[in-house]
Amino acid sequence: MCGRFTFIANPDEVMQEFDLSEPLDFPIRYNIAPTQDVFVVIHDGEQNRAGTMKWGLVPSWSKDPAIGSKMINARVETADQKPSFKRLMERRRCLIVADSFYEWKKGKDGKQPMRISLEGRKLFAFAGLWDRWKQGDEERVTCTILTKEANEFMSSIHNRMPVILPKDAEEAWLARDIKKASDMKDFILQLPDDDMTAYEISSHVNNPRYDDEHCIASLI
DNA sequence: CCAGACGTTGTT
DNA sequence: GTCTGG
DNA sequence: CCAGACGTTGTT
DNA sequence: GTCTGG
Repeated sequence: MCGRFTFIANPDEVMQEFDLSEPLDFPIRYNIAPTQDVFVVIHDGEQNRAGTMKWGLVPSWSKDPAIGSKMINARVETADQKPSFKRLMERRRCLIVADSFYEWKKGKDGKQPMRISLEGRKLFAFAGLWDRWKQGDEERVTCTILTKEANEFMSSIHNRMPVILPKDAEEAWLARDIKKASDMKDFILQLPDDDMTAYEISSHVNNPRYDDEHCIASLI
C-alpha cells in the first residue's frame, strides 16, 4: 500500500516533466500524509493542468467527508467493480506526483520504515483517481492512489505497492475520453515496473507532524 | 421494488 | 480496541 | 501510513 | 451515483 510519500522537487523540472504551461507553486514536502494536499496533474481535454487535491477520496455522494481518511488507496484489481471507484476509472484519472514513498517493513522487532525511489527517474507519478464533493458551502476535491500486488523487489518489504506509471504510460492514463473501467484496469496491470531502490530510515518519519530532511536520512 | 452500503490494510 | 486526524 | 484520542455536564 | 441484498 502507500500511506506516506515525498515531493521534493524543483518547479521547473516538474513543469517540463509533466508538460505544464502555467508556473507552479508548491512547497517541498518530506512527509506527505493522508488528508493533506498532494500535487496532481489532470488533462482538461486540451492540455495538462496541475494543482492540489486532498489525499483521501471523498466520493461525490458521501454524506460524511471523514470517509476520506480511509480511502487513501484503491485496489486496482477490483477498482473496475467497486461503486466508489468504477465511475472514476472511466472518467476521473489523474497523476499524483512524487519522488519517493515510504513503507513500513515488518520485522520481529516491530516496523522498520523504508524510503523507496526509482533507479532511473527522479520524478514520477502514481496512478490516481479523483472526485469532487460538495455539501452546502463546503467543497472538496480529493484523490486516491491505486495499489497492486508487490513486485519481486517490493515483496521483501510489503505485500502491496502503489501503481507507478512508466513515463510512456502517463499520457494514456490521463487521456480525457471515457474508457471502460475494465479496460483501464487491464491497461494498468500489464504495465512494466521501473527498477526500484530502497533504504532504511529513522522512525522520525512515523510522526506526520515531522516534515523535514531528517525523514529521508539513511539509518546507515 | 426500496434500503443501505459504498474502502484498504493488516491481523486474528 | 477502534476511530479520527494529519 | 502512524499518532493520538477515546466523554458528559455545567460553568466560566 | 450505482450496486447488492432483502
